[in-house]
Amino acid sequence: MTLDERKKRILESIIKDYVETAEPVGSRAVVKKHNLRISAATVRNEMADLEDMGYLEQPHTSAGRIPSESGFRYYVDCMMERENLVDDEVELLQKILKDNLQDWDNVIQSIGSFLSQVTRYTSFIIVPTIKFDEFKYIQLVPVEKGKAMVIVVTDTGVLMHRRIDVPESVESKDLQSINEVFNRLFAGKKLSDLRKTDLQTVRDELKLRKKIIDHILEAIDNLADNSGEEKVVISGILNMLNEPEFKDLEKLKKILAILEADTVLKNLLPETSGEKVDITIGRENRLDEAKEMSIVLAGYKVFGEVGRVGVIGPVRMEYWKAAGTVESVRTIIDEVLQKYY
Amino acid sequence: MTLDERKKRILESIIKDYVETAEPVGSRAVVKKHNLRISAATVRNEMADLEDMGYLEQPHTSAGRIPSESGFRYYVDCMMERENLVDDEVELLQKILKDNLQDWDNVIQSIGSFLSQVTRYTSFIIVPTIKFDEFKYIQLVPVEKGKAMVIVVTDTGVLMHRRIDVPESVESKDLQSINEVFNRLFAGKKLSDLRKTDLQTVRDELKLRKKIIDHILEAIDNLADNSGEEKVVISGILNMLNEPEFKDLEKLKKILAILEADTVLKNLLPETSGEKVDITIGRENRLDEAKEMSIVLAGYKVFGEVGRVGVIGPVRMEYWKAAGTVESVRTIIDEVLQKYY
DNA sequence: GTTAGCACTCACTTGGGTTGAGTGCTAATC
DNA sequence: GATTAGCACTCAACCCAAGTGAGTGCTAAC
Repeated sequence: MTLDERKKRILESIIKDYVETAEPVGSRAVVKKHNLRISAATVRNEMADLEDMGYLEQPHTSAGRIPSESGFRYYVDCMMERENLVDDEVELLQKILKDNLQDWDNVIQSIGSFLSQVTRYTSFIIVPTIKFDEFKYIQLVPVEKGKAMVIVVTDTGVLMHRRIDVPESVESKDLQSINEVFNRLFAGKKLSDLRKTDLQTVRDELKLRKKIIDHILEAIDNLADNSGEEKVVISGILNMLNEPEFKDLEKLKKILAILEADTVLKNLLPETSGEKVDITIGRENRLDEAKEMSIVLAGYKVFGEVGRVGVIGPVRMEYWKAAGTVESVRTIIDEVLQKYY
Repeated sequence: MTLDERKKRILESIIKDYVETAEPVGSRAVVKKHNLRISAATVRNEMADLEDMGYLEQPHTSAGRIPSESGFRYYVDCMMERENLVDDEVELLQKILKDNLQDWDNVIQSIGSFLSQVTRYTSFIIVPTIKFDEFKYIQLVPVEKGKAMVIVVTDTGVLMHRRIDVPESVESKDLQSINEVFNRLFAGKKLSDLRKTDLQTVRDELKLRKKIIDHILEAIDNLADNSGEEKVVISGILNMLNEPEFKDLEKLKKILAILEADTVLKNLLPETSGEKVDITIGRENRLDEAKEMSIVLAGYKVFGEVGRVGVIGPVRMEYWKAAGTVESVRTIIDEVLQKYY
């Protein structure tokens, strides 16, 4: 269904006004504010048409119109132009990233907080599980009497560690020799290979160290299993409170409940192919609790896995700004990760 | 100022009722509910006395009384008995901790979420900066062409790492020899010693590797500087919304603003000696924004540093439950850390 | 096809009247 | 002297009715 230019112009004006004010938009107001060169009565006729088509709706007869979810959908699909980050903002983000590059957690935090500040919505970032598949390097380090640390560097460049108990009699030298054997046997091998390997070999080679070996293998197993849930980082929850649609406490509670439960949020998000910015409006969302929210989402790549980044806000969202910003942020993350990892 | 038994009894009844209902408590209601064997009129007289002493106040003349902040303070200091965790809860927490022990971040998250669930308030945990003072072990690991990882294990048993660039020509063997030199020279040394050391020695020993050495030293410096801000973990924000005193959006905004800004929260918290549970009521708080909140706080020890754990909620708080729970949780954290680290 | 005019709708605001929980005071009682 | 019953008084909260105004739909004129 395509609209003529005038209808589009009117629809857009109403959307912009409504997004700004959160109030139903009347015919007179829209004509004045946007310098449409037609009378309010004409606009009223057009509005009636748009309402028939399902793009507008009326809260009650004597109020103005508000865009329906289909209205927003049409706008987003057929009319919207994304407002990407301006150069200053891009520079700022790049600077933030560089300053925090040393600490992955900080990078994520910073991006999230940047995103929520720029869009004024709540941002979320999902960091994918980095699969632990292949060893690069294994190292045993003594920590204190009776304790040692197993450090594993994976092919994906991730560092993981576990503490293990060792007999008190074990010395740094012993650990060193275990290191050598392990690295000789396993460096570059797949985890699944380790599981298949006849561990007797290792044990034979390092007689008397059976207990330690078992501890190490246990630790590695544990690392592999536990190699991390997807992590969810939320930022700018406060922004929700500024949206008049959420001044109702009950609604707010539902939303915060979603945001507090990582798993719920993850379920809510649509799969993303990674490249495209994906916009989900109101009732398009999977979960009923989120039927008054919209989500703007994009994917980024990290160590071959896909992470997700986006914002969540009211249906009455500045989609143009949100989509542009998420798109820009996504690109910059990809770039920075490419460059430094 | 000490109160006679009857006044104490009345004060306590009013506090319990008010905490439960969030409504001003009338003389008749309190007599009925708590089976006081005196008449409402007598209670009224006593209430007038308590009001004169500053322990009660009246929102307006024709309403019941509510405990003043001094009233809560008196109760907390002179009358309150802490409700510690029951055995089931202790067991549950211990189980949670053991299950997550492998991953420090998870431990913190779990404790926070446990604390907020049990108390029904918002919990916070501050993880102190683990000072990086002395090397235990340094290790260079090749990651991919042109990249290596510097891994440092500190005396406090913390693992830190940084990626560095290395010339592509460098081989695993070269890194190994650097490792040896570094460990020989620095293992067990203080960081400050490293800074004082004439690094020429290192460079001489490893000719041609100057650039790498510089990179490593830079990374170590960076680790030391950056060895981590205190981390703040908040849980159960949602609980705030259930408190009637925060149904006013403006108040809620202020509170969430505090909770969202780590630094503000850290400023707000009083120093804690570590052992005692510290209770701050309403206007006793440093920050004006928190003058309607109370904080129950205790310290725990981790690697010789003091971390802080507690809950934050309305002045109308179940101090007995909150203080008992925080106390129990603090103890369990200490125990578990002692045992496993 | 567009526009001016007009009657109509209906959420929102305002203000007065009522209600009821709770108080303070006084006088009687223990 | 402490306690209690009785009673007049206070005041937030609730309810309701009238008034207000932004906005609409329809019709007739341009």
